[in-house]
Amino acid sequence: MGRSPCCEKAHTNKGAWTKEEDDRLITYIRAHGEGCWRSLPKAAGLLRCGKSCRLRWINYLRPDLKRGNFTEDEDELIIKLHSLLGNKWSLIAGRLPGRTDNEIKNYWNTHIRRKLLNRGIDPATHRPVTDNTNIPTTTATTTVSAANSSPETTTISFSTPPHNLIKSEELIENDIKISIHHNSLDHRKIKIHSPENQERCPDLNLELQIGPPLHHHKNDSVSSYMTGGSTICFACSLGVQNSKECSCTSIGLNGTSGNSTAYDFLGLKNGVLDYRSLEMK
DNA sequence: AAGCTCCACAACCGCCTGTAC
DNA sequence: TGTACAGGCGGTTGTGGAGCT
Repeated sequence: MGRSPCCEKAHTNKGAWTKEEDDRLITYIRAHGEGCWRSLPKAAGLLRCGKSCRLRWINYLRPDLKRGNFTEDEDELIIKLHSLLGNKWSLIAGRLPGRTDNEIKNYWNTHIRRKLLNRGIDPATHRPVTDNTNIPTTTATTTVSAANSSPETTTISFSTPPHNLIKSEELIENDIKISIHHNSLDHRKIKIHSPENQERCPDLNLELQIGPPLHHHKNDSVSSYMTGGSTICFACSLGVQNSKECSCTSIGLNGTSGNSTAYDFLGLKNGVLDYRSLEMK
């Protein structure tokens, strides 16, 4: 189809912004607010592309931006979010007030990648660089109700080759279908479907990469799934129930446990991943 | 001091999506 | 229903500064 350029490139400045351009942009947005970036440059007296103005404002001039170095907590949060979301920088930025997607993306590429490599962790997969066998690939597709924040459609997949599939179970309760496919003791796939929710929020389907933590504490209950009053801890979801990692018995119906902090930054402690808050910016 | 390399980050580019008409 | 446009996103590039030889 082809698209017309967003502006007359021949008559626009490129490259670094000058102080005067910054001042003009700030003054205009303070007076008129954000929006209509295409017409903004002309109205503000700037020889810039509208997209360039938007980026300059969002990434550098916005008053609520937190300048300065990333803290250690922010580092760890970015790593955890990236392990879940991948290169969804805007979503990651949504969880870090005052930080922009561009800033986090740059920081990831320049600092955190190296940091993870130094730890022996592949920044792309969040798994040990040297150990690429015997670790189940974990993917999760989760749809969460926008009405009450309860997980009504959740798919957690711990993948193995299809030929290893040896057993399947299916439970239907209150129109919620729960499919459990056992590949082996170490691999299982759990699907929780809710047709009602599919209709309500068909677009809330984020493909997430959830990797098992390298070191989980004894009482960590990551992603406890409410299935008719019972919960499945992260260890059990990996097929290592009855192990010392299992926390099923130590958590209550609300998925809480005495020392359950892993993944709490996403609300996963309660088995609820609130994507609405991830989307908010 | 000059030249070179590496690094950090701002900015750009192309593509995708949502929406108005 | 198709088209054009605006906004947004992620990947990539350009550039200035720091460090090293």
